[in-house]
Amino acid sequence: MEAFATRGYNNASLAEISERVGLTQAGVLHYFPSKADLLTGVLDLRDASDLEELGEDRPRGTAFLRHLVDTVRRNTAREGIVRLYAVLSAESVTEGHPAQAFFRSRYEGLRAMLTEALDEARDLGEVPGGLDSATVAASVIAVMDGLQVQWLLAPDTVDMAAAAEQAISRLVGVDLAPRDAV
Amino acid sequence: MEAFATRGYNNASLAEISERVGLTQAGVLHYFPSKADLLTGVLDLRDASDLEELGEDRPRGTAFLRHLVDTVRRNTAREGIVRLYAVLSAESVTEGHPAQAFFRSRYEGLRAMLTEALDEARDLGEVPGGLDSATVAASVIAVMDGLQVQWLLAPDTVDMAAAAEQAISRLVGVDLAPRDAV
DNA sequence: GTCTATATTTGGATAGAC
DNA sequence: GTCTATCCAAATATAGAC
Repeated sequence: MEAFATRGYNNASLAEISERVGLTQAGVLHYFPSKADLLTGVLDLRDASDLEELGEDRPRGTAFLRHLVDTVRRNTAREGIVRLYAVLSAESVTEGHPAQAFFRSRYEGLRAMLTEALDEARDLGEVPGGLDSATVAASVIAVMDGLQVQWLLAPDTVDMAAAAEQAISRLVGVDLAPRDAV
Repeated sequence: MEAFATRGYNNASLAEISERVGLTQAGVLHYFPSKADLLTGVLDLRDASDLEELGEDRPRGTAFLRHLVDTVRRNTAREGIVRLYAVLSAESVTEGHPAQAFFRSRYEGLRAMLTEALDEARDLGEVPGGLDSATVAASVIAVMDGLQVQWLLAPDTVDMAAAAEQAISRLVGVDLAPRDAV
């Protein structure tokens, strides 16, 4: 994970990875027949957004959006995993990249989940109606991704968590700021 | 440009590039002493967003935002350049990447330009006040970037232009849809 | 200005011993 | 399950002729 996050897929080497895990190159390739297999193995390991692991009993409606915002805030302290997904998702659009299928279906899944949550929120009357859930879903995911890159390049200038909270709030039309307990 | 866009920096090879331009490898390295120099040369050539080239007589206030939206729409027909910047901007956050300085300053410049335009729009009364221009600026750039990746992976599913127009409109609090001439 | 030739390093992967 | 040894291909870069 660290190697792919720090150097990207192409520039990370089995030599470095092997050394880090205390094996020889052949030792690593005993478990993962190829470098591409190793990458997909790493990607399948877990999901940066903490979303896939929620399963079917995920929060509904705006509660789900709030969970999103919380995840962004938490990610501020997990630069490594942010870097991993930021680098690899973009790298995956290159020709023949081994993570292409992974990210294609990941985005598809994220959009579907978010679209559903937005529909729930509308049905619950939590957010104003009249907007296309699927389009908003894509935009919400997009801001989070885009802010990650800017934050990685300038962590002291870009307040990723604050910007994400504000942006998502405005995109869906509801204030998602965590209310203080009185 | 095409090589870096299609394969990313690390995976693009001087061999392929040389062949494409009809030179030998040594021939290419005669003009650009190293691969890294070639990359920065390509990046300096022009800017995907068409923004830097606007100079000081750029449109003011919401007119500038409209220009942004138009650019996104135009980019729908320029997959190559979209891919170039999407791939390289993310790749640039990896350790020692030769385009890191370029993208750091590019984002800084874009945020500054957009922040200024948002302040103008507020002073002109074109958009509601009370929002932090710098934060909104970062988010606007972020949606555009994020939508590009999703669009590249699923061009038939993601309507980049429509989503960007809607998202930016909501982020700044004004309808940016191009009005039809009557 | 462009080439050939080559140095040098590094990459991923395989065979087979232990 | 892990290693040594090795293969082979490909990479960037340099030297120097033309």
